[in-house]
Amino acid sequence: MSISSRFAVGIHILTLIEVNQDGVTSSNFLAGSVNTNPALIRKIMAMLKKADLIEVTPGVAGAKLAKNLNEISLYDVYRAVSVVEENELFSIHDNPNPACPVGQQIQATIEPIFIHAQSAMESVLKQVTLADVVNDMANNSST
Amino acid sequence: MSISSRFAVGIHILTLIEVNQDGVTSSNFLAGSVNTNPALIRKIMAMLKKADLIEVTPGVAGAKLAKNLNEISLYDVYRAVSVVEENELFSIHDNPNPACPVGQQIQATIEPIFIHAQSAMESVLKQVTLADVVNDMANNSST
DNA sequence: GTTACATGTAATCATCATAGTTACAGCATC
DNA sequence: GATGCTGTAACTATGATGATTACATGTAAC
Repeated sequence: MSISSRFAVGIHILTLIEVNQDGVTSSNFLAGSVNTNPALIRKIMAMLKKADLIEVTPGVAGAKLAKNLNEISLYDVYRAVSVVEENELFSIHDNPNPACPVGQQIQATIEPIFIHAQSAMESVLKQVTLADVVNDMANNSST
Repeated sequence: MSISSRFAVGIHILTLIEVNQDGVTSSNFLAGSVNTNPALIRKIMAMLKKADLIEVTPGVAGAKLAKNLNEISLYDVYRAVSVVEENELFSIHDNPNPACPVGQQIQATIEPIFIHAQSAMESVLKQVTLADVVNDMANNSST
């Protein structure tokens, strides 16, 4: 199992819109950098738009960020592209046997632990903004 | 996306083996509590056995824990049933365009962040043992 | 040793998410 | 109106999951 690359592609898209501020960031251009299909890019951009992370106008080439770089966390992107639903990173088997003490209790016992683990992961994503990503990228390329 | 319920079922199996110490915990019995197929249970048990978490003998009904309850963390179970591979909770798109500065740097920039987030989640699992789960369960059922 | 029953495992199947792709309607700009 | 972009629907291939059947192998009781 792996969390969909939509998330990574979403970050890629937003980062490129920022870096390419002086140019026109069309879905075609983005597809060239991500190395995939423009239609797939537009699908993900639709999600980013719905989450108010970017601004796009039908018929008009190019996308712009809807917020400042440091106001967009990776968690925002993660939520926007809905790679993982709330409290559902881990799945628990349905209908355990209620006649068994373990079967009866297992869901209620495990769920809070799973939610705790998921939250810990998401906290890290909340602490990183696109500004950090762009900075890291600049540092890496300068070395 | 969701992490396979194999993980939750694995915890269920181990917990029931403990709680049912006085009885015989066969794959048939487990299947009844989990509410699924004995063959599926045996597949997961094979993984738990391979990870040295349980002891089972071919032809002999019943499984026993191979370690003490407090020596088995949920992370051990998680690893045993291989629901998520090391450093691969998040997937990153392949072959971004190296001619694009963002395409060239995106993987190296994002990967450490993803690994960090995954580690945070796994740390929580490392901190919880089956002893905790059994205790929680006892507390819940007493209230 | 044969019967009964358990584990181990291969093979098959339905279902679902992902990623890729084509096609086309709707809209803006020239 | 011609061009080119966005927005989507539709379809496909692929792979993981969970369920299930079937059977080989092994143990123990009789």
